[in-house]
Amino acid sequence: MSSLRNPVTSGHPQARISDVARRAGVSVGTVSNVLNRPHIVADPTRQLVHDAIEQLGFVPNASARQLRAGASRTAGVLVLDISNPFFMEVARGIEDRLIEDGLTMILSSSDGDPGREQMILDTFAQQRLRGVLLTPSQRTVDHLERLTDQGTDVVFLDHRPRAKGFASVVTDDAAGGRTAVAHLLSLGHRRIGFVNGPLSLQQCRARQTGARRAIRAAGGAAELVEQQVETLDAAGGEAGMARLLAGNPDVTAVFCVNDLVALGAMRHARACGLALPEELSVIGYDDVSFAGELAVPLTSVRQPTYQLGWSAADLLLTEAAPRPVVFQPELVVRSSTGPASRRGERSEPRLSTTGGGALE
Amino acid sequence: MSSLRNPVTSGHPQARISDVARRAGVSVGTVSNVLNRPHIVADPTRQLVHDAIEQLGFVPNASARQLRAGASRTAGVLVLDISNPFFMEVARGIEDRLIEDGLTMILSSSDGDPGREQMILDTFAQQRLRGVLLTPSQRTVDHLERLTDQGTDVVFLDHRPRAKGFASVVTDDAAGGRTAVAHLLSLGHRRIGFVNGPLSLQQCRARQTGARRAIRAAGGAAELVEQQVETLDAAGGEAGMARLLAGNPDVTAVFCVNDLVALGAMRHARACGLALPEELSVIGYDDVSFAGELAVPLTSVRQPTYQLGWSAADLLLTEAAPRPVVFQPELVVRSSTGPASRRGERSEPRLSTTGGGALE
DNA sequence: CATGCTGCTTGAATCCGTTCAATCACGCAA
DNA sequence: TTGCGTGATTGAACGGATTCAAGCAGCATG
Repeated sequence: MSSLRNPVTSGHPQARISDVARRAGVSVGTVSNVLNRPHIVADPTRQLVHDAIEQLGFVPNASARQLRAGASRTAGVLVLDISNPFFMEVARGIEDRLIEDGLTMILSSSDGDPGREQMILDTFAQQRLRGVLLTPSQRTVDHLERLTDQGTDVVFLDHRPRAKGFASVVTDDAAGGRTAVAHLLSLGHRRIGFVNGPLSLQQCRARQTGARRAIRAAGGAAELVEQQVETLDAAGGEAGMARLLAGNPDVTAVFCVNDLVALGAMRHARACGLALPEELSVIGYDDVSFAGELAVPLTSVRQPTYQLGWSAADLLLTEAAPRPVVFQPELVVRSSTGPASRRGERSEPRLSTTGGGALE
Repeated sequence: MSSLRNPVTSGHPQARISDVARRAGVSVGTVSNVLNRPHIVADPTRQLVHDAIEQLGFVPNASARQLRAGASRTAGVLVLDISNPFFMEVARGIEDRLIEDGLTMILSSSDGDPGREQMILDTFAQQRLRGVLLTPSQRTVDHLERLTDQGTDVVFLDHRPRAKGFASVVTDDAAGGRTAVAHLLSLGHRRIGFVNGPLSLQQCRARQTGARRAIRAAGGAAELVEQQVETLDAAGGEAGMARLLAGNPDVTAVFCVNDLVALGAMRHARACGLALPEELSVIGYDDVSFAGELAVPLTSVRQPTYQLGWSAADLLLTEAAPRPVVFQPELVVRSSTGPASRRGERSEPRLSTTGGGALE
């Protein structure tokens, strides 16, 4: 509990609103009015107060203000993974919209851990925030009670809650999953791998639904080989791809639940000496900024990422009735996907440098 | 100023600490003690209070708490660019360390705009935060007065302030710049481009210093061609590279001030039909996660990113006396750099698809 | 039996703004 | 002259916790 002491400490303690009032020769009520409803204060008085504020270096205390006023000027944002460019682009959209209304953003990452999520939501609840935007790592909304109880508005990001009446902004992930797999089918692939994340995440579940639907639509000819991973990042993708190929050397294409996973999957494929897309096609999801610049430019399903965040914040700030907003995804074809090849006929997978159990 | 109304609103207004006290049959002081110094409360009493809290769904009001106690449980973080993976990795380190002590993080991005920076720091000041970690977009520390005045501790991220007595965590950028250019020199390059960012950013200035030092150490043989860009992202890198090559078709290697800029630079080089690294070597800085996975795996100067953030937060939480912490960068050689070639002899640059003025 | 000590609990004062009913000043109409 | 309306200003109550001097009970000691 020690404290750095910084050098720029000027002597005076810290002006309160009453100091300003005294200096300006007005009442505290008037100072408060200057701060919050300047239009009802007479011009000369307002000037007086501004001068006093300037001279004393007065900075209003947000806690005191909020305690009385009830309403906070910040919104909380809880994402699954702070180091996923997708979420940061969303966060950027949120912040830009919030700042238009002079709000600030508290950003935290649950890392997909429900315990950590709970803890973060608890501190959010204590802050009596203006609103909370979140991508939950669980399927229930029960643990949001604490928030809604005290009037904090909730907007779901990239998640459509089962319970009616919550605001949410999502991309149609089922459509996205369908599109991705349909693209692979159209290239002639028949045995298709799907490296998916935890099904407790709605995104994963919806993309799975879409993927299966596409397979079903193709009739009995096609097959989806699903492989679960724990973490939605490159390490997860690498491990998932290793397990998938180990058990199913004959898949000719792989749909990865997001681009980071696809990145890891491609890393593994390269380590195995597989040529992309000649021997193996890979498609990702999100179309993160660098997807087009990779060793093998990644085919992906684009979400309107920034727009997603911006709309979520806008929903929070301007809408009276909670409603769901749905965006449509868009296929972006690059070179990581190509026509199905004969590789499926080879007898066994080549040497894998990353062991199949290397999930970390 | 309307408000979403979420459905999960249970009737009761919102329990205060006095409600808990009444329910538990103790005084408010005791409830407060259970919350803040549980060890001084007798076991049975503590249990009583916990039960009451549970039954009433009591959530302490952070504003009221902070108003009286003075100390906040959050730290503010201000970075230059929220969508740069480098800063997000830093933020992850910060948050992990903060959460160990039960603090939360307010994260904002100045986008390198001093005006926006000022505004964000103002709201930070109003919150009476426990501490602020920031990468400033200006060189002065004057505008931090408001913060330090009210006892908010400041730690600089990736920036070593001129003023003595501030805590800071940096990588030795001069050494990094020197290393980068020395690497290019060792490969035989003599005319070396340097796509740098605004010199108001200390990182840019320090890397410049190091780069120049390396050139000077090489004697008169080598030359550094500097090109400034406004924004430290891929778009900036693309534009900067275009301008650099337009004016200096004979450079055989380019040092980019960070990896995003390098990404843009390589994009432009590819658009020009230049082969990397045969015709042009490119080296970046930061070694972001995907640097090794790019079309041409990027040689870069690695910073201990996560560690940088973690240490900064640790400094804030545990150190009494402000001090600077300096990490050493590390060269990571990949395939985007190679021996100098004869390309410099060609008469003029090839067609550029992105115009030289495409800075946006 | 008086005294001191320890450990626990109490309750009023306090933190710093916002809010709103009450007051005031002033000009105009009756 | 009185009365009224309007616009500006005042000041006290209030929000929900923390803090701390004071009180209290119980036990050990002299």
